Amino acid sequence: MSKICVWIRNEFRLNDNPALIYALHQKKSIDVIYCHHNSDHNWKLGSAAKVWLQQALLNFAKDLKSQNLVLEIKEMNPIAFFQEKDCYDEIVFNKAFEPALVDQENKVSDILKRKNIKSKIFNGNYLFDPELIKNKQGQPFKVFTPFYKHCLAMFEDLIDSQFKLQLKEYDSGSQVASCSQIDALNLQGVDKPWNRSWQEKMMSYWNMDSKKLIRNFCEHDARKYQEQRDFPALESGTSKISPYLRFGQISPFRIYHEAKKVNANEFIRQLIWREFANYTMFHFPHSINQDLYPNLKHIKWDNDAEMIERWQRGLTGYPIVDAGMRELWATGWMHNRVRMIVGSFLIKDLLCHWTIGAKWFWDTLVDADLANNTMGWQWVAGSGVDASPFFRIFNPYLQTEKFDPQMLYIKKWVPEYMTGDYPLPIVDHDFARKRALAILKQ
DNA sequence: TGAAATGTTGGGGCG
DNA sequence: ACGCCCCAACATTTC
Repeated sequence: MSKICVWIRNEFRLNDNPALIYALHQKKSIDVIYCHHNSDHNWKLGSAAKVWLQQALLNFAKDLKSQNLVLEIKEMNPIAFFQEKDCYDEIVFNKAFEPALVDQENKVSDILKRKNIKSKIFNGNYLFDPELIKNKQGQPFKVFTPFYKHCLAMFEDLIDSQFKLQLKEYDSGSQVASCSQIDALNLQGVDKPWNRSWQEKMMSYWNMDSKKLIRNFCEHDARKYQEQRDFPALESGTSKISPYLRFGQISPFRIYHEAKKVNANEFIRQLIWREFANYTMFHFPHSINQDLYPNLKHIKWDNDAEMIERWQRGLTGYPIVDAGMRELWATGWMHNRVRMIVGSFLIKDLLCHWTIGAKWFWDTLVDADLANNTMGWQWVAGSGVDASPFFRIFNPYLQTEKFDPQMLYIKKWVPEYMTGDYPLPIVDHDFARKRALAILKQ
């Protein structure tokens, strides 16, 4: 009897999952496999993302059950799994672009070729395949705007070909799982609820029904996105869709589709930033660990452990910075505007290399995504493609005046700022700014 | 998807 | 009416 294997990596969904949909059309017996394995030593799944992953796995298993399928979770390297396993006549999966996963995918493909097992690879995680986009000189784009325009021009083709095939509707009532349900999942590679109260509290900020979330956002808030997205105090100023996208619980095709219906162009533009981040990671894989460009290599970084800890704990004495860091710790998420502010502060005021911030975000964000995280930090540092120049230094007070004028966001996360029991700034911004510029000049 | 420093302009007060 | 100064408002340059 012929058997097909759907190898799940970062797409925990039934809807718009090309590999899975293809398998469902084959009228074969289907195995759905997820290999839980740290493929990149530098970037092992972070603590908050682990919590999210468990939720995603549970809900996905539930969804699969509705199609009479079982999610098999393997605690092993997929390369070893496919090396051993001999019962499939076809293996299908969706492309991933993290360097370690590209490597993994190549090795698996080699094994399958040697064994003469048919395999099919789909583009399911990104709107555009980064291998297919080049500028007129045949080089990868290094500036966002031309890349963005190029993508917009390609949407027509995309709608014609891929979309019709992909936009399938299944109903799911995904919910936040309790710790005991997570325990029952018994994922060995994942540390057990090391801190249940942190985990429960963090997940209390979230609802796992991503479909409802994106529908609601596109119907009510997406049109106001351009005007509201920079104000962290506004609850529906942004979609908060990032962790669902990271784990593929919602597809970029679905988001594009919903956003297009209401002409939410700025929202689509941000979705293209995600494409650009992935594209950049694919073409410049070293950038996940080092400066993409060497323009800052002579800067002598401070990387002071005590300062870093104050930053991590939200005790810098700068309310907008501390609010962001505390929102991150509590919810596993931080507003984008505030990510830029805390990033600028860590790099330019505290003189810490961006990788220090990237590691902390990696461990604490539920949406921790290697491409987006890398691009964000290199952008703030000024060492990446189309990055903000190093001398562009955010002034935390001016940023507050502009984007949290009533200090509602600060009141929410740093209530003691209002009552006076609040630490003094760990560094004087004016001094720090001049110091950073002097170092750059050197 | 900055901010500060520096330059320019033009109106009003005033001798 | 005129020149001079001040300075706000805006523009440009610089880091």
